[in-house]
Amino acid sequence: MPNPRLFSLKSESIPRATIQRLALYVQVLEDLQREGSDVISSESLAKACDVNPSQIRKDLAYFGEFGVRGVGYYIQDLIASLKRCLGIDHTWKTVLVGVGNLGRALLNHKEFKLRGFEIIGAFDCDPFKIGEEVSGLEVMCTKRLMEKSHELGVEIGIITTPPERAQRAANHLVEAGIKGILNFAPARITVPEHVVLEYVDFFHHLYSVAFNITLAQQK
Amino acid sequence: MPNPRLFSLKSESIPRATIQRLALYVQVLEDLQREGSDVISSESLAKACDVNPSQIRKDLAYFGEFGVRGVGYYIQDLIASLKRCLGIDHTWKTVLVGVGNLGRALLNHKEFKLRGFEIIGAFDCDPFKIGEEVSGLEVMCTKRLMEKSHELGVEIGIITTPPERAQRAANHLVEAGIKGILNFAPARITVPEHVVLEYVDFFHHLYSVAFNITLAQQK
DNA sequence: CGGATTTTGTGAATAATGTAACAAAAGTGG
DNA sequence: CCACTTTTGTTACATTATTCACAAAATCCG
Repeated sequence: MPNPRLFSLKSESIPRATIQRLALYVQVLEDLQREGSDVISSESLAKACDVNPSQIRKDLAYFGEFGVRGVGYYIQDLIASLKRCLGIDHTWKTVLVGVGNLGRALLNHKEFKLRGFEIIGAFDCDPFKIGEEVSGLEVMCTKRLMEKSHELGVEIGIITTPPERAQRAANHLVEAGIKGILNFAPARITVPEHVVLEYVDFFHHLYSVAFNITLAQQK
Repeated sequence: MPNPRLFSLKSESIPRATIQRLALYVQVLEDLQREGSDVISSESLAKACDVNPSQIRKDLAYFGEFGVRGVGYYIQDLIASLKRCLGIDHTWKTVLVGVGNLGRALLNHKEFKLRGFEIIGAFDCDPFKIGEEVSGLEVMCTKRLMEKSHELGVEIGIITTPPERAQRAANHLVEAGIKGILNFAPARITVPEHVVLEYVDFFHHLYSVAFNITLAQQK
C-alpha cells in the first residue's frame, strides 16, 4: 500500500516534548554523522542526548519504525526520516520583522539556510532602517508585508521587535497569510487558531539558571 | 519565627515547567503593573498567561502563600516575591563567550540589566576580535577568563560560540569557577555536576513551528 | 541451518504533571 | 456583628509522560 508520506502518525496528538527531542536527535545525529559514524543504537544515542533509551524508541514510535532489530539505526536514514517527520525535508520560506540587534544577528546567522529555513525578507517600521541592506536583504516597510509575502510565498514569520510592537507585527504577519510565527519578543501575543505560534524567551532560561544556582546554594 | 528567606520551599523538587511559568508570570505581571493594575486574581492572570488558574495557584504554593483570599494578589508584592523565589531579586554578574553575530546582539541588548543580569565581560579566542570594544566592553582573550572572573566575581556564563567551540568555552567557564551556564550554541556540552546548565536553541522552536504547520496541513 | 546475541518496538507499570473541586479565610454590606 | 460573596490554598482526581520489561525480529557464527 503506497503511502505518500514517509511516516504514519500512529497517535493523534504527539507530546510537545517529543518534538523538541526529535529536533535534538537530528542535531546530535548530524554531529555523529560528521564524525563518521554509520549506525547507532538507541542506547548510544540516548547517552549522547542525555535521555532514556526507551524515550527515544517511544518518540520514534509515534511516527513509525526506523530501526533494525539487533542492529540499531542507520544514521543517514534516520536523519532523513526525522527531518521528514518534522517537516524540514524542504526549505521553509521565512521573513523577519524587527531589524534591531537581535534581528540583525539572526539575519546574519548562516545556519538558518542549512537547517531548512531561508529568510527571504526583512521588515521594520522605522523609516531610518527601511532601505538599508542587511545580510543581502533590503529592509522593507512592515506595511509591505502582505504584498511581498504573497509575491514570495512566505510561510513562517519571525518577530524580533521590541515587546510593545510584537502584537502589531503579528497582526501584519497574519494578514499576510503566514502559517506560523516564532516570537522572540518578550510579550504574549494572540493570533487566530489556525496560525502556529511559538515563543523563544532566553530570559526564561536565564531565570532558570539563576533559580537553580540559588537552590544549590541553599542546600 | 523569623525566616531569613521569603519563601519556605514546601516541596523537595519543583517541576522545571513551574520555573518557566514563574518567569512568565513575572513578565506578564510587570506588563500589568505598567498598565496601572494593582491587584489581580489567579483567574485574570491565568487568562493573560494562557494557563489554568489552578496551575498558577499550585505553582505559587510550592513557595508559600502570596495571595489574600477573597481579594487576589497584590501585583507589586507578587512580583517582588516571585523575583525572590527565582533568585533575581539581585543582579547576577554575567560574562559572555563568543563575540559573533549573536554574541554582539546580546551584548547590545539593553534588557539584560533590567532583568537582573549584568554582562560585565566579553571573551573570544579570535585575535582579530580581542581588544575591540562592543557595547562598552573590551573583548578579551578567552584565556583570561579565569583571572578576570575571580577578579569580578562572575557567577553566570553565556556561550555564543560556534558549536565546535562550545565545549572549550564551557571548560574555561568551569575552570573560572562559574556557577551556571546558558548555552546558545547548537551543541551538547558536559559540565561537572555542581554547574547549572541550560540550553537555548531557537532552531528547536522553529522545528516545532514547521512540524505543527505540516500537521495542520495534513488534517 | 539453528542457536546465541543483540537491539528494536511496544504494552504495562510507574511517576509526574495538570485540572477540578471544595473548605478556609478575607472582605463587604446590611 | 453576622450572613454573603469572593478568591485563595490544598486535597483529591485525571491526564499525560516516562521508564521498565520483555517478546519479536534481525544478524552473526559455528
